[in-house]
Order: sequence, then structure tokens, then C-alpha cells
Amino acid sequence: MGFQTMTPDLMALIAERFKALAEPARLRILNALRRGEMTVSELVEDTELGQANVSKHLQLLHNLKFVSRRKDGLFVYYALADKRVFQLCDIMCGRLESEMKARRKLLVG
Amino acid sequence: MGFQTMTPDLMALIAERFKALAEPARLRILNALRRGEMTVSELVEDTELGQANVSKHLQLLHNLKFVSRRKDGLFVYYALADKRVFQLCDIMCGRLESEMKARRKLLVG
DNA sequence: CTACCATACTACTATACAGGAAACCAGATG
DNA sequence: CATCTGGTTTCCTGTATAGTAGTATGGTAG
Repeated sequence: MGFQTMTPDLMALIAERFKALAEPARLRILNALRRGEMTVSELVEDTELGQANVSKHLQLLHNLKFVSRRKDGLFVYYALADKRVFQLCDIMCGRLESEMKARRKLLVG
Repeated sequence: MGFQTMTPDLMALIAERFKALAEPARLRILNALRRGEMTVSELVEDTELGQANVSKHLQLLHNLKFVSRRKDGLFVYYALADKRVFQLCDIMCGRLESEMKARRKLLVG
């Protein structure tokens, strides 16, 4: 596909997916899941968010295929479904570094 | 830096930047700018958004260093300041492709 | 069965922000 | 100066969604 052939539809789909990552709470959840599969309550503990809140975020991330879900008895286990998330975050971090460097240069210069 | 050393602060900064890309209007503006420097009114024509609206989006993109601005007489020229945007979009497109493939498999299977 | 626990759903409030209209500002030009 | 043009800022409205509290569902244990 590629970003070259940019249609409004494609644009909306991409925007929707960026929006999923545009929330510190969800980034925190995804980051926690890097350690491996976790249950909802483990994530609640780890992220210090409310249970309903975590559940909602997980649902959204699952709909967009960022996480997978597996039910086992009483618990529901969530896991990363797409590691590209971190590739995206790394690029953003690179951007941030450039920004900060530029800002520092301004202050010094 | 890298996403490894994830602090809440860093998370918020990243989320803020993803949010900038989580808007079809802004993606359209950035995509238009791929052709090169453009004035606000050229962008208005190209994107079919309101002029004030475009101006506001440009300001946001400029604050986050996605675009650069250059004033010349009556006109203000905006240009891409960071091509990594499209790298990000391409990764998202890759994700979309995987998603669609998986969905198709489900329908067929 | 009842009691209990993990998770999901519903209803609500508060906040953020996109978009549009109009006021406003800055250079250019006569 | 007055006026035009291009761009910005302000105010407003509607919509979307984060977060929370309370409730419902569904599996498990006794």
C-alpha cells in the first residue's frame, strides 16, 4: 500500500490508529505488556488506572489489533499483538531528541 | 534515548506528538507539503479546509516542529520540517495491510 | 444452590478540541 | 494616510472521549 497512494479513506484509517497511541494511558498499558502477557488486574496494578478504564482502553487497543486477548478460566490475558508500536515510538523519540538538540543549540548560541 | 527508558514524562511527550498525527486534516496538510513549500492559501485550496482552520493546524504542527515557516512579504510559506512523518505513516500502512489480510483470511476460511 | 471474584457494560460528568464566523494584525500598494 | 490581501487570533458550538461509579455477566469454589 504505502503512504504514496494517499486517499482520504486511508488517511482516516491512519489517523484513527495514531489516535490510539495518542494517549499516555494506552502507551503505559502497551509498555507494560512488553514484559509479556498480563491480566486486566495486573495491568490495573501496574498502570495505576481504574479497572473500568483499563478495560475500555484494552478493548480499543484490541479492536485495532494492537493487543491480543486470551481467556483462561476466570482471567483474561492480554498481550502485544504488534511490536511495530515500539518502532513507532522509537522514531518519535528520535524526533524528540532532534528537537531538544535544536533547542539546546538555540539557548547556547 | 529510546523507548526502553520509558518515563511518564516521555510518555506524555510521545502521546502529544501522536495526537498531532491523529487528525485527517493535519495528515492531509502534511501530505500536500510533500510537493514542497506552500502558502496557507495554497494549502486551503488543496485540502479544501477553511482558512482559519488550516492556519490553526499549521500552528500546532509548527509548535511540534513538524513544519517550518518562512515569511516573505504578504505570504507565509510552510514546508515539511521532518520527513519521518511518512516513515511513521508507512509503518501504519503496513499494519493496515496485515489487518486486512487477516480479515480476508477469516472471511475465506 | 450460594457466595465470590475477575471482567465487561452502562450512564454520567468533565474536558478537549475541531470547525466556522468574525474581529484583528501586518505588509504592500496607491 | 486609506485600503487591500494574506494570515492569525478569539469566541462560540457541537462532538468525542477520558475517567469514574455502579451494575451486570459469567466462571469458580464450597
